[in-house]
Amino acid sequence: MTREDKPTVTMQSVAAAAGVSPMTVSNAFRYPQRVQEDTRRRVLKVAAELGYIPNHAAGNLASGQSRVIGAVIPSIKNSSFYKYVSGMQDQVAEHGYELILKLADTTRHEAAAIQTFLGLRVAGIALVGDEHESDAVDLMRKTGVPVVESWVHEKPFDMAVGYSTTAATEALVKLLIDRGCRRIGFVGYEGSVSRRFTERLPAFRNSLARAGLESDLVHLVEEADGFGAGPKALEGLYRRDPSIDAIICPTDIVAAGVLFECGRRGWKVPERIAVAGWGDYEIASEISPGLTTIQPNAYEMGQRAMRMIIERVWGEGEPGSVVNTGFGIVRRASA
Amino acid sequence: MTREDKPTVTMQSVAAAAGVSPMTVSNAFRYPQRVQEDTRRRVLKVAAELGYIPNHAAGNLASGQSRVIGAVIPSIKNSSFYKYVSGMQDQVAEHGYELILKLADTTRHEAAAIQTFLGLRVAGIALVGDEHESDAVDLMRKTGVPVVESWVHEKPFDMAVGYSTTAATEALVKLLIDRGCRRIGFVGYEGSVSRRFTERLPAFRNSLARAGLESDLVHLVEEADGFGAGPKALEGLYRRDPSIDAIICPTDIVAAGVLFECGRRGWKVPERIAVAGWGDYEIASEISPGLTTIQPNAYEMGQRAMRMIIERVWGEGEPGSVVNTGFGIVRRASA
DNA sequence: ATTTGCTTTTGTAGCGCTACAATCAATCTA
DNA sequence: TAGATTGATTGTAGCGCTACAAAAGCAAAT
Repeated sequence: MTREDKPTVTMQSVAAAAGVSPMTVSNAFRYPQRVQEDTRRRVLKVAAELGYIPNHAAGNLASGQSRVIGAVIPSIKNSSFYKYVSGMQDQVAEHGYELILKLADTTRHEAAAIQTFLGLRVAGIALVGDEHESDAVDLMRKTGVPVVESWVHEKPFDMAVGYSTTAATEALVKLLIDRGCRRIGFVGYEGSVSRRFTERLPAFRNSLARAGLESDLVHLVEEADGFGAGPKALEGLYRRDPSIDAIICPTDIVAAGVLFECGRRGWKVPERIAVAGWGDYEIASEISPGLTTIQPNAYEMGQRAMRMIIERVWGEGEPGSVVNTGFGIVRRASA
Repeated sequence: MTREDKPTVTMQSVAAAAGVSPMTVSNAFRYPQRVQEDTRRRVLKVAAELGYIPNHAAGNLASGQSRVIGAVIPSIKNSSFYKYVSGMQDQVAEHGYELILKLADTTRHEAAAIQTFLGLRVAGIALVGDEHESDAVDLMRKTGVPVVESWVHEKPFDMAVGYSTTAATEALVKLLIDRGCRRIGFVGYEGSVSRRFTERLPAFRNSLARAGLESDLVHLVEEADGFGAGPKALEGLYRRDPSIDAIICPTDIVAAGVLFECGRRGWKVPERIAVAGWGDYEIASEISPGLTTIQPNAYEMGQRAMRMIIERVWGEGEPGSVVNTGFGIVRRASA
């Protein structure tokens, strides 16, 4: 992207200005301990004065290595990925790597994002979930780039970090049963292909079946509906069974929508109905009553994802490795 | 990032396999109309079979051009930047460009992100706000990379796209006065350096002064407090003057926190107090009562930002250009 | 048959950097 | 004092691609 007018400052020009060879400049930046203290300082000073910025593209090409890691995230629409991304950022910074992000809300877009990252020859790729276009997977396999799938904890095609949504769902059901609920409703996402969501419904049914309870109270909502899904879900489930006494929501946003709707209906929570969310978003602690929710250790997940990639680059990590970062249940007033 | 084991598929190997010269492969990808239909199809087919991915780094280096644009955004913690990023994504896709994101919550981090982008030799950079580290600005100036500052609409060091927070604040104050409010409180962010926020307080004071009203009801909160800032702000302002009858919040999140607190206190909104938010987040339409708020046309802002960069690359845009994307007021029940 | 104008294809050189081997200087050992 | 050892520095070649100019094909015009 050389602008026609501006003369580009290259490593050559820095070397000339500092009176050393280009290799010394290169070493001063990449392997500081290889060059003598005073030489290094002089080089860095000259470079700063000239406004020299190492050309990643050239370095990348020459070395076949990159210090940039790419992460694809499905959305920034709600806060669920904030901590995840923070964890990634902090971890890469610690090791002198860079993180770049691409948003992709469908597997098709994800595949395009992967292409971009591959074209950039990133050092590694972090994905969310384990549903991907097969040609994107082929490409990643073929190039051998380290890939970590996050928010899942099983059968990665390379590496994975996450927690068991099944276990979390079971824990939530148990909590509701223990507090006396018998007619528990479940809200899921319509047409979702992401295992982050699809695993929950079977886990819900199994848990109830094991407790000898019915599990017919299931309502699907549009993922895009956000808060608005809450009222719809509550209405749908109430129609099916007015004696419903608990509801498990796919996110805290939906759960907040349910709480809003309970307020409109004058239903007391958790007396009339217990409400459980998922994700431990900020709103969970601020809304009244506070939302009981699953806390997925997203920050740690982001950290581990990056660590796994960096370790692989250093020849330490292993393909096929899976890390379970677990989850917590945050118990508040709503359930 | 060549993995030691995997043989890399280069343009050379694609050319050999397709029985053409490397240049024809290059043209087939970059300037499809330059190569004959059937040749092109054969090349693309062979490339796909081999799993060839053009090496951006090499192309970048050779051409001095890049189709990647970098955007720095301050946070994904709340949804305010979702539409902005969506607008950017859609626009770059339309022109065959790529968007990569970096998160940076301080000007120091922003400067680092800019360095990364510059090192990647991106085609352009989009920033939020107009407060930057001076050395980062120097670097951008020196390299001549097209830069657009967004969410501001004045005095860009290169280009800017945004709306007037002053005008928006004035509109909000007028709305409140028109509905009969006389003791209007203002919530601002403590220590914020970003003009997105700092412009509002003077505008607030001016508007009130012009209407002959007092403007002593100002409370500052921590930006990181989120919903929690609402109760604190309401309490602080109420202490200063129990007759407060309206409150302007820095974001819909804070406003939602205020509404929650009003609920706890049994205050009717807008009868006891009118509440105005900012940003038209999803929660604004879902919470009860619905939140009256400023709608900043973020999607269009993102689109325009990218368009401005791409046009500059094509030699059409001009340094110094500023686009005002305006704002709207969404009137709901809360004010 | 030759020229002209057009489209399609192809060598060549070089973008800015780093791996690697070679060189040089300084210090240490026998 | 020669020889070995260590550390700092430097040439050289080449990473994979594209700009550019040159060449080759091909059809219509002379």
